[in-house]
Amino acid sequence: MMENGFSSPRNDTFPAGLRVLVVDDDPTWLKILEKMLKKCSYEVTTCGLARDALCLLREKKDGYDIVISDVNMPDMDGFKLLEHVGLEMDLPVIMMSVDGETSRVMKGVQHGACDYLLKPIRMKELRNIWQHVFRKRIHEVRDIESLEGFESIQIPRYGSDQSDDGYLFTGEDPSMRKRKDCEGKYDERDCGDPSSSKKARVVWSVDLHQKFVQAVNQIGFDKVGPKRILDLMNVPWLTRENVASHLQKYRLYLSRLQKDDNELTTSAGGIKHTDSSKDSAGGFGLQNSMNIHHNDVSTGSYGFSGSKSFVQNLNPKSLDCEKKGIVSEPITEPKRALIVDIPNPCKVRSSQIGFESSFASLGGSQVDFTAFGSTTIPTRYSWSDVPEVLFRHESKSTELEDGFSQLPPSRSQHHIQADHIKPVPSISSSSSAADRSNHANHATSTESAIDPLPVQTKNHISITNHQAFDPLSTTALSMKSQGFNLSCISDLESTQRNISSGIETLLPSLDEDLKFCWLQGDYLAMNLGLQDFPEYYDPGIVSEVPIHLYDALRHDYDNPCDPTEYPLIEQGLFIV
DNA sequence: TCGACAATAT
DNA sequence: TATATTGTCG
Repeated sequence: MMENGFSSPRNDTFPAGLRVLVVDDDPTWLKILEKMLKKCSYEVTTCGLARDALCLLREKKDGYDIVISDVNMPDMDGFKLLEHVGLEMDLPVIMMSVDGETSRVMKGVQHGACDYLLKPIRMKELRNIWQHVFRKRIHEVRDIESLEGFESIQIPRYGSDQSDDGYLFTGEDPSMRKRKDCEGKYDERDCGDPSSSKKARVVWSVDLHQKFVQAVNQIGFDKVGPKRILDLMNVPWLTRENVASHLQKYRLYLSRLQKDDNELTTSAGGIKHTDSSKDSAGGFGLQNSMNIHHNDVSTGSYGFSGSKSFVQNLNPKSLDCEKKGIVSEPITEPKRALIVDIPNPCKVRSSQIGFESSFASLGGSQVDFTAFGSTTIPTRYSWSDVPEVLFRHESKSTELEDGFSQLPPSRSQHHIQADHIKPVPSISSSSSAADRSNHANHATSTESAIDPLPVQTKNHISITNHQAFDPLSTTALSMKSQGFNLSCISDLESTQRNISSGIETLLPSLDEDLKFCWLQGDYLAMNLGLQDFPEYYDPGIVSEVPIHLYDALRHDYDNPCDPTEYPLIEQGLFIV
């Protein structure tokens, strides 16, 4: 699907022509980097503002192969940008800064950076940045395969993997789901701590959430119900209650998004500021799961499954709408999940966005993602900007299906009433154009979020190169975003698949289409030298942990070792 | 103490 | 099933 010229690393010219977007508020550095990168035969686009960079990326989803961003920028924290990129574009991002403090580097990793370069940056380092793109492709391939494999194979393994997901299907025993019965027993996974009378909390990792979202989209927002979602998710150990709870949170989250949007628009003339501070606001606190692949080519490397795909579906009910008076209309309409790809955010607004289509390809099969035994380490993602993100995804994913796009391009108007605070009535919903118009900026539509950016962007950004945007790619992206994180795949599986061995072979075939996951993080570890913190990253350890149950792990977070709050799983915590 | 989240109750 | 409440946790 990719149209990039670059789509395949295997191109003869491969790294030549690599499309690099450099983001740094320091014009001097921009110049320097541009020159250096050009010397590497890369196509360089420079941007002085993170926001502008986002706009560029959004405008041309497949216009870049990799992003190099400074950490400290006035308009937006580099990490935030990183997060956005990870979520929306699934592009490898290299962070750079003069500060090599471990905690910062870790933060970069946490946020999905594939590498962290210290200034001054040397040619040598830039020359090899293509590797991140290449790796990513490899992973994608792998993921795909695994996916396919799963489907066809139906993964037989579970137990050992402990994986929760490992269960074959949905068919799950009802018993499993019911936690009540299990109080004591929980799943095998829980067993780890039978002692605690408490149930292990389900941690909604990004992966898990993606499944959730996928299910929601498939069902249609209007029709969703915990049970149906549960069935579609096929996560055996998950209970209906878990889903219901998550659904509740999700709805609240969506309503919050609206709010955020409002704020965003307001605050920055449409551009949202993403400050870490805000994160809390609308963030859907998904936990990012870093998956460690034992089999990974790079041993010990972990990937962030950053897929954070959100669906934007809309909001079911605008929870807040009423409250806020801001939005005029409540969303009455049912929301369906549509996948919207909006090339031009500004123009289109779909009321509801869904990933269905993207899923369709995947979803139909209902791959057992669950099977992925790999453990995930939860990281909290701040989604402060989520709305935008969400939108973006949508945009990527599809073309508007829209019947929904009702939104008049008015986004510019947004008026956000001063109430940034107030949530927009319904996120997606959309039913009324009016709302949209109001919210347009916001979350309401994914797109909306996007739109604002473009405008500003232009100001600051100097685009050196533009690549044509490929519509097709979007699809691919959407899929990725969807979150099929194959990354999660357990080692075993991977092993089984022997993907790695076949990777090379596969590469040629890889297309953008294939991209599903975000493994950006995988490489980081290597580069970052996480090995220094073996306890955290030891794949073996991690793998053991049941992916979704982190509660137990939480205690460990405190671990002194990690300054950044890096979530870590300690050995032993989960003994499956 | 507060907010967020998942669990649990209604 | 939806929503409200509760219990944890940071």
